[in-house]
Amino acid sequence: MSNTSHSEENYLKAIFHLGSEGTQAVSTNAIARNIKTQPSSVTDMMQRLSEKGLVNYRKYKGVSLTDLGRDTALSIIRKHRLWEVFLVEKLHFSWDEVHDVAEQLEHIKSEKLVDLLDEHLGFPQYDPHGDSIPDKDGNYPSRDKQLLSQLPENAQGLCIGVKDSSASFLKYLDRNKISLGDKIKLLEREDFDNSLLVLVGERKLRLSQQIAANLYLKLL
Amino acid sequence: MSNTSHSEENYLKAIFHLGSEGTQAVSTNAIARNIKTQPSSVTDMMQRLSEKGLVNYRKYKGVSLTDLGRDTALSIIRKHRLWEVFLVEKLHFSWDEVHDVAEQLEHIKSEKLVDLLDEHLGFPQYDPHGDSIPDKDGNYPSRDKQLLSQLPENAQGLCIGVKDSSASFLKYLDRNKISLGDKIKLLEREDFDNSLLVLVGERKLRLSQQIAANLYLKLL
DNA sequence: ACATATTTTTAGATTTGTCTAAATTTATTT
DNA sequence: AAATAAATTTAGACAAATCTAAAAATATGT
Repeated sequence: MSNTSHSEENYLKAIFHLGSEGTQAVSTNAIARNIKTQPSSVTDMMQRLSEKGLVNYRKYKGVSLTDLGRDTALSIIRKHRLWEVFLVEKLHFSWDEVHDVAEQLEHIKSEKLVDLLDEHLGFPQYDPHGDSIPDKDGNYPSRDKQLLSQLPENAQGLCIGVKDSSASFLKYLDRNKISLGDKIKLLEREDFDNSLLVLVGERKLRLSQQIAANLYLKLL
Repeated sequence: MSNTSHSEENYLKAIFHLGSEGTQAVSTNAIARNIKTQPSSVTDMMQRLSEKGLVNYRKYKGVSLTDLGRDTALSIIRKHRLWEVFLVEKLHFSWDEVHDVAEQLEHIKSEKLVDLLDEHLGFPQYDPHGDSIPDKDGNYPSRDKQLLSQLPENAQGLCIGVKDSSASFLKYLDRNKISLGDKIKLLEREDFDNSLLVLVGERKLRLSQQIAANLYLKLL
């Protein structure tokens, strides 16, 4: 197990993220867009990953992960998210700075390292963006969460995650003092632009549709 | 700065280690032996590193590091040793297990990561094998140390480092309960095989020449 | 100092991962 | 259902990093 290259692992991760919505096969172009490469490179790689038994690939029909491919992808994601926790909790990175470094750290190969890191961090369940962390066996809790943009008026919940974890979005949240764990109540929706008037803790704020479509809440 | 590949960094590190004795140029074969590759691969790489201004290379005459190459090598070594401290102090790896993982971690590129890690660890001066850790600017303390094998009879010192940090040697030391910080006194040298009778703390032990030639002491 | 041995370099091939441009397949439109 | 558009694959090239085998340069021994 686990003689996958840096590059192969990135493809597996992309397929996992793109495919986790439906059980549909993932298209070549979607992968190319996701990892910023050319479609022809994706085709090449899919043929190699198929040889290795990591994906199911049918020409022109897209790919899906095999069980082995899924396990491999989950182990990369586990590592990525554990490192993110480490960077924030132990080294005091801010949540918008961790992604690029974690992208490198996730490829370090040492089972012992990952398991001891997990223990060192107290077996965290969620990373700094609210995404759940798979355990050694690839199991991870799925919470029921809803996008703020999809809530009915007067509903309220706790902010438990972000959909977009780009630095620019996270910095916006910092500037507006919105953090994981905050209580958010939807006061009213503006029909014209779908912007929302919300209560974050005690503060009234107006949030655009784009912002609201990237905040996950757990309903109260 | 610092668009060096994983592989280039390994060559720079090897040249640094091989060259730090004298100021002599390092031979192609020595590098090949050190990083377990073919001499022809070394030649190729030397030409590439020379292009990049990282080494001074003259055909058939060996190589030495330029200032830039030296800085780069020192930054890799700094990272390697800081990660080793992290693995031992925070994750409780034993000192014979850290090398392979640190070989991977040393290539992670993030200045912020290294500096925060350094701070998190309390700006350690030495790694778990007693080697000194360069600071941000590449400065590192050089202590005067001597190999146990070179001591005169009845001299004593504190064990402050190992020359060979292979797992097999370190495990031998563990089995014989010899650790950094122990006080060691040389009682007598056996002429026939150069083995030594020593006092480690309160315990009398006989050590072979090979062992004694890999233990560094600070004289008392 | 000449012959031999050793070291180093060159030449040519291979693998991985990428690209561009052209060809092919699938999807969409009218 | 034919024509057009979009997506996908193939073909061929390239760079990095490695290898083997042969050639060239340097070192060594008597």
